[in-house]
Amino acid sequence: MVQLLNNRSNSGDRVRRRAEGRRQEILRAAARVFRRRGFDTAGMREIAEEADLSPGNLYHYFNGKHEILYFCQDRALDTMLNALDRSGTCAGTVADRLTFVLTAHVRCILDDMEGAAAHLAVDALPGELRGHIVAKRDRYESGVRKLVEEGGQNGEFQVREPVIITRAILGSLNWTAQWFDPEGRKAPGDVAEIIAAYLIRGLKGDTRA
Amino acid sequence: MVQLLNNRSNSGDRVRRRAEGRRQEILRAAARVFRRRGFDTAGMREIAEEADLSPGNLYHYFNGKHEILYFCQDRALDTMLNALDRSGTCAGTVADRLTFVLTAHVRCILDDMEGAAAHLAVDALPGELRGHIVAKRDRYESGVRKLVEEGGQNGEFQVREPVIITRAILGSLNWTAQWFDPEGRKAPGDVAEIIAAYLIRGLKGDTRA
DNA sequence: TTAATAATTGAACCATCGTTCAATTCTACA
DNA sequence: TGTAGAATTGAACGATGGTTCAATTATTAA
Repeated sequence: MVQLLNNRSNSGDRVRRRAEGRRQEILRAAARVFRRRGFDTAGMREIAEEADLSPGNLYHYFNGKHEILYFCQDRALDTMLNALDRSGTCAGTVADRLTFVLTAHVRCILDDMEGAAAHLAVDALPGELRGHIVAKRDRYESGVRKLVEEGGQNGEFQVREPVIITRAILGSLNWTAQWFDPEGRKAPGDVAEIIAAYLIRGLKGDTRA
Repeated sequence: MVQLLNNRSNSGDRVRRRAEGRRQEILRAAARVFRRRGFDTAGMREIAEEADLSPGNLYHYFNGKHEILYFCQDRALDTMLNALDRSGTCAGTVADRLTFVLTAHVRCILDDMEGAAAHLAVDALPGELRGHIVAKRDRYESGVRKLVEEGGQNGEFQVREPVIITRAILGSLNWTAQWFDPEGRKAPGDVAEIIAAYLIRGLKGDTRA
């Protein structure tokens, strides 16, 4: 009896893992479509087709299109917040740590396998879902800004408007989704390094002045 | 008779000027709605309401939503190309000229009265309309890149990847539409100056290296 | 093997949106 | 003043897209 219950619990776990796997598949398919089309013109039928399901099946796993977007952005932000956290354990200068964060940001956005959606506007999300994403995004932005300010405090950077400069930096990174060509000559990692190096040089200032 | 014909010609001019004025009103209203909502979720009813017209009336002046977007972007790009052209007559360094162009770019995007739409993707435009806008956008981007390269050639800048760096710059500028708060403490001109200065510092490099 | 439940399908439903249209009003001209 | 044509209205139309649903299939457990 106990064994049977244990067996049921084990198969329950397997069923749950299969359902969770299906959710992740749908999220990856959705992120690819969101990146290709933008949220507003990405359709549920196209997402379903991309995930090899029927449109109605999406609603077995999610409460609707907004929730799919929510989880896509949540996942992308987790990836970025993770990189931000790991930068704290990096040896090296603040510039090194910021490089780590900025390159991870670009990789996340341009990732063809995962097809991040973090660069998409949160306006499309309703009420409470939006609140969660905005809070996470603000934590990430705040973390990046703190690195910028920390560099200012230890003399590596000269920045008088960290809020605006941090947004200028993030804007540059996010806009890569608009122009990056997966078939192009540069890999995402290369683009990430080039842009990060340039953006950080702008923080270091012109020592000749 | 000749006088009557002349009078008719004069009133014909007035009628045409009034029609053209109406078109400009509609374009400004549309640009505000496009900026607020994005092209895809901006509706013709909302544009009509913003312009104090009925929805059907829009079609008296334009062939459809796509054409309205086309003219909005065309106008914004004309403003930016104009700034680029005028920068050629500027006295001063390449950095001065680039500052002029970048600040004009940001002002254009954040302009509350004109509500530019140049940062919007061109994907929404069909065939030939898109071709025209892409060509103009490419001319503008090419012009900005030539300034970046010119600074590299005369020693003001150190840039090894001008294509990517130019896109990083334009991305930073375009993204300001996402976060700029018209009710905020900074005016568009201030934001433009701060961001342009930072982006150009990144071009100048780290002379300590 | 059977029954219960989950997963899946794909068409239908309803709301929305771009666009058209018949009717009305306005303007310009004779 | 009357007429022709432009401008305008706002509802209707057809297409689209998010979502629901009845029916079917698959899976799991007894």
